Amino acid sequence: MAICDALEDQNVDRLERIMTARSLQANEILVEEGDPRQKVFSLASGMLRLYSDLPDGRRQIAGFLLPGDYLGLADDDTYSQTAEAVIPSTLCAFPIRDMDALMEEFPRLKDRLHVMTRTALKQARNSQMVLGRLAPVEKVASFLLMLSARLEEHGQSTDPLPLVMTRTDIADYLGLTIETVSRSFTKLRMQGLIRLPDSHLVEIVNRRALIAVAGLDLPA
Amino acid sequence: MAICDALEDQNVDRLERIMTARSLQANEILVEEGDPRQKVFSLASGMLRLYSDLPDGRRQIAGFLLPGDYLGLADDDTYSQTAEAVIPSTLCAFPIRDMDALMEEFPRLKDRLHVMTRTALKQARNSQMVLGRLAPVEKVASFLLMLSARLEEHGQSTDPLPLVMTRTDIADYLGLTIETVSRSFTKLRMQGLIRLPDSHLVEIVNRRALIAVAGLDLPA
DNA sequence: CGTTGCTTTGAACTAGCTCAAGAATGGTGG
DNA sequence: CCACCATTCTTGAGCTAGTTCAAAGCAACG
Repeated sequence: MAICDALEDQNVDRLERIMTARSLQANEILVEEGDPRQKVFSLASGMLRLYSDLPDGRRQIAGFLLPGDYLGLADDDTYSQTAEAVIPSTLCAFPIRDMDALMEEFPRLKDRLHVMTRTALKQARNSQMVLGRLAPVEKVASFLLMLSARLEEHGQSTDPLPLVMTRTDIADYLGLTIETVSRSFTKLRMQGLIRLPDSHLVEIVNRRALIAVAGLDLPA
Repeated sequence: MAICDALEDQNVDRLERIMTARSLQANEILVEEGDPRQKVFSLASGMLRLYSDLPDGRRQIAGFLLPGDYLGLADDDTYSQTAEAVIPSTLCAFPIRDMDALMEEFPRLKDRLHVMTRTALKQARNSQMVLGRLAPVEKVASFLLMLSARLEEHGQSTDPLPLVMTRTDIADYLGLTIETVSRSFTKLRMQGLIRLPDSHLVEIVNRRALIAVAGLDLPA
């Protein structure tokens, strides 16, 4: 539990005491953009998509939350995006009142939060480059590398890379249509850079070449 | 001076004592992506562009810094983007060693920094939506509204909106080519939403319609 | 089995890009 | 002060990559 690192052992239970559990089915909405922010969440298992909608239905996914990630830390009075479960998920919920109090008491906890906000900012900046300047195949390649790197960080299996989200999610994350995403996968497969045992499992055959296609992004 | 708000009057001079001035010509580079982070900067006057390059020369501008904005706050050991002057600019530079020490001493200063990081994150998230899902005219419309809103916040003139950056900058910010940016301006002008006394001055004639074109973005 | 939902593939279209040429602006030096 | 050059911006014409529209696989589920 990432933020617990900042608390002495005897104080971890302080967190646990104010915490409540929550579980979500696939595609169940946790919070909606504009809802009053009353809780901060930590994802225990599963995956969440974070997105905004335009009035006409266009959708932009800002990112995917993996176990250990937090939600609602950088918002003010209302949530700035909608959070929805990609697959069945479980979370811990902390009332912000108690959370704020705890942060006043333990400055290191606040520091930890700041670090997480900075990480989110770095990811968003990288995403700006991907969305603004990469071609579709490059976007998909960099998406696969990014996901693989993040899953690894979070200690999850990664050899056959599990793509739990749908093509629509990937498209809405990369600013493409599902057809273009699908065709990009096919291109990468044809070039022998990846294999697709099934549409939700990716084997990275030639990582070096995949990095080259992605046009040099963070995942070292 | 935004961050000074967090310091008692008698301590502001502590900041001033560790601060050094710096001035830049147009297009002069302040720091480059990957440089060791030794200083934090505050823009006093002018404008900076913050960007990353791809090996093949493609460029993505993450944002523009206005007077009062800070640079290098959210980075770790190295700067994560290149910062370059759009027009002649002046800055205050604070060595991070001293800055860190000051932050330990004045927690409110740290809070203030966290708020600024969160603001940057919100802007980046909005930018993701713009880059990923808006059509060119929508992008340009939302850019004009965003700039107008920010200049107003910073107390700068905004009636004839000064576009000090080049079309290339706008293109690299919005993920377009300069030609498409130019054509989008022309479209907005033809529809009577804006006037262009000259290419670096925009008069917003019909703000309501411009907001509608932008497809509902933050600028209320 | 027959739905239903997701993915892939095909074919046609079109929005935005590339390439190319003018127009406008600003700075420089004669 | 004006002519000249360099740079930026605009406009045009054609092309191409990615979208749209449509249909066919495929898998899971009842």
